[in-house]
Amino acid sequence: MKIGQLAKTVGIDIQTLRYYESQGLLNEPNRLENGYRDYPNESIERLQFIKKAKLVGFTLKEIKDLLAIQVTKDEHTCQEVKSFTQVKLDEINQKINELSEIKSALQKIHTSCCGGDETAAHCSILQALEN
Amino acid sequence: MKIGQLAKTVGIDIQTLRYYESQGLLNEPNRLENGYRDYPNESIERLQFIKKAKLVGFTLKEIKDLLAIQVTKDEHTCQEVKSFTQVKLDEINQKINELSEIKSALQKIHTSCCGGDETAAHCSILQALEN
DNA sequence: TTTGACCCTCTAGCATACTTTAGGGTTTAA
DNA sequence: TTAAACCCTAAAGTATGCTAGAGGGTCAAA
Repeated sequence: MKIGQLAKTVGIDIQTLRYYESQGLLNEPNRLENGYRDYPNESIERLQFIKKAKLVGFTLKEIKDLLAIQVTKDEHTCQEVKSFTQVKLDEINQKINELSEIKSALQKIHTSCCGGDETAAHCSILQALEN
Repeated sequence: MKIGQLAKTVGIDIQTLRYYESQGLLNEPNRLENGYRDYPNESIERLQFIKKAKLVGFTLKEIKDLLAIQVTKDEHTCQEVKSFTQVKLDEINQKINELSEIKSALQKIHTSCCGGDETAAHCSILQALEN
């Protein structure tokens, strides 16, 4: 299957497919006589794996590592796979915590301001930032 | 005050100060005869404002806009200032929600896996990504 | 006078995941 | 045959906030 067909099938841009190939997420496909890429059907599944992994927060680099495990499942353990999701969960939790802290600091100065029509000369938000 | 002194005082790298100047967050200071930057004391407060604003999640561009308001407080309203924090709060809440969704999807496939020593041939994490 | 600390500009690099642009060949249907 | 649709590579651009490097001038103390 040519790249345009694959792109349409999996809902990923042609450019992006070539980019994934350059990043090692997609094997280099065979070429037709005219030089066009000729993908096997397995590429569809591989790309669906990539899409799902992206949805749950993995980076392309991580997905590449996950794919390497996936194609040789038998030589890897559940433990190994599960450590990927553990690390990612930790990262996500940390980000959420950071954002929550920022949020409460911001919330605090936000609610302290009247938000009215008067000039900002004594605005408590600005004061909180100056202090 | 020369740039090194200012950098030490506010705890911001020299390079970063020059970068802030290039981005319009810091006015171009006067120069000494030898071409060195000569900062007024007000620069300290301005930089502290920038630091605080960064802490509550504003981008440099937003901080630049906030600073423009701050230096002409009298010509602006609390309403105007408060809309900045509102927009930012909305953004942060949205990010938190997105991360929470990712987290629960990931959590789900994470807990479904035994995480044991056996091969990943039937690993439910990989299956969830393949599906 | 020389050495180390300090200052300058300009340019490039980093990380991430693409997207765009330039320039050009191939295929297919009317 | 010609125009539209499709394919190719390579390089640069996007956003963000710095950070690093090259190459070179200035200042103060010993």
